[in-house]
Amino acid sequence: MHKHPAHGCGCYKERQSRWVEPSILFLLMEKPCHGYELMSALPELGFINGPADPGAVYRTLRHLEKAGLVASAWDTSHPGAAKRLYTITAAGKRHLGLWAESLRRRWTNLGAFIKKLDQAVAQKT
Amino acid sequence: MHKHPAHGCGCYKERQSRWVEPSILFLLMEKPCHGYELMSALPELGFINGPADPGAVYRTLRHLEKAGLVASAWDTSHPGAAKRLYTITAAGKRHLGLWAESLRRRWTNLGAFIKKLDQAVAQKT
DNA sequence: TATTTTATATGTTCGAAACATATATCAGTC
DNA sequence: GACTGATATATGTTTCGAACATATAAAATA
Repeated sequence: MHKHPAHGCGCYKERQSRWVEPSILFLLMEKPCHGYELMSALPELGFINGPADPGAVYRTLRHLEKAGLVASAWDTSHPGAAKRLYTITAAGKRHLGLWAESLRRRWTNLGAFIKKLDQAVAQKT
Repeated sequence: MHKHPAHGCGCYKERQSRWVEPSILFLLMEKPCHGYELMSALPELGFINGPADPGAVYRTLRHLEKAGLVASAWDTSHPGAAKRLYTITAAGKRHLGLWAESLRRRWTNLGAFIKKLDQAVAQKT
């Protein structure tokens, strides 16, 4: 049993759910990136506190590529370690639209629940 | 590989994250309940579509009880199958307050991300 | 009597984040 | 020239907790 980082209690950590995939698709919608660039941009989206996990990024990229939602090419134009440049595909853009819809539902449901919570907590104080 | 129920695509199902525990604590805040009652009330909170999973409910109740957040007593006053009546404890109420805080952060972050998503999607249409 | 509803409980699988480790190139510095 | 740290990519393993499946039994109802 670990500590819930937000609750500071003995209960489980609060894990996020499906944030890596939509985050990466969003960043690639703005412009093509390589993995390391995505890693440094991810924390600014507000889902994590510390630095992003390379494992999450590169594995998700491979998954997305296998699904045809992003495409990659080795970038050898620059000196230094070889970079793989990822681009979002048309299918990826459509997919991000679906994500936007389902995330919005999630957000609405969560908002309704929080409202109920607030009322309940306020009532019993 | 299964179908994402919302996306209708080949990608993974979108699983929820930590909704059972706060939901149950909330319902017990309103009034003491037994497990079966909670099961039928859960779908109304908007996190699931179909009926609630008994496994999720009873296991969470046991977990919460072990953590001292709820207390239970066998209810033999009524005829019929024996029911275990669950009550939220003072610690449970405090805990629900923490949940409210962290869920609100989640909601705010998600809202900000969705806004960015909308802009990106609108821009590239 | 047979089926459904009420009621509780455990066993197993699975998705995806979290955590850990490995490898190689290049830039700067001591 | 050796050492350190940033850049860059990749895989291995653990963990959490929802999702799915199954088991049991008493009572209500058809």
